Amino acid sequence: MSSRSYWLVKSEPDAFSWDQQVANGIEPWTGVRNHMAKANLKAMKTGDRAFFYHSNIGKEIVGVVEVAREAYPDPTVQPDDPKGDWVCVDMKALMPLKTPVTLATIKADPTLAEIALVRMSRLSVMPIAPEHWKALCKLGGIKA
DNA sequence: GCCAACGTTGGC
DNA sequence: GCCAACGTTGGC
Repeated sequence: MSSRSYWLVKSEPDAFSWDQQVANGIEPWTGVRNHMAKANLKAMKTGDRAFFYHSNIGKEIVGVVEVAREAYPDPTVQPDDPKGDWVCVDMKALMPLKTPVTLATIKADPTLAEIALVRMSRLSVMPIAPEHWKALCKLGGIKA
């Protein structure tokens, strides 16, 4: 049995892509400036897994990352950023999806249409229920 | 390029 | 403290 939690994180591939994540191996996940997303980052534990989603370009889940370091102060905070104790985590590239799972595919599946990715389209860090994780892994052609 | 959703800001 | 205006995100 596993007590690990599951997440989904979004990135615009123009800014930071899956290929870069793979090339870098472990990479800080910075730049989150939304309180709900921050709360999700803080809830992550080492060994938790997250889908890596490309927003805007692709609009698909392309890979799986693992939390390599739990929340710590985000070094990229700027003086004009919104006020708050912003944090980041370190993510480690784990594996690509054999078949990327597109937003259209997720929306077309009645059991997946309820996930936060669809319901709260602007949230950049969100939890994924274990059963949804399993279903998405299956769609992606990888083992959960 | 447009629009919807949502967070933030500022006037009152 | 309310609410309209505005900016940003992200899908289409």
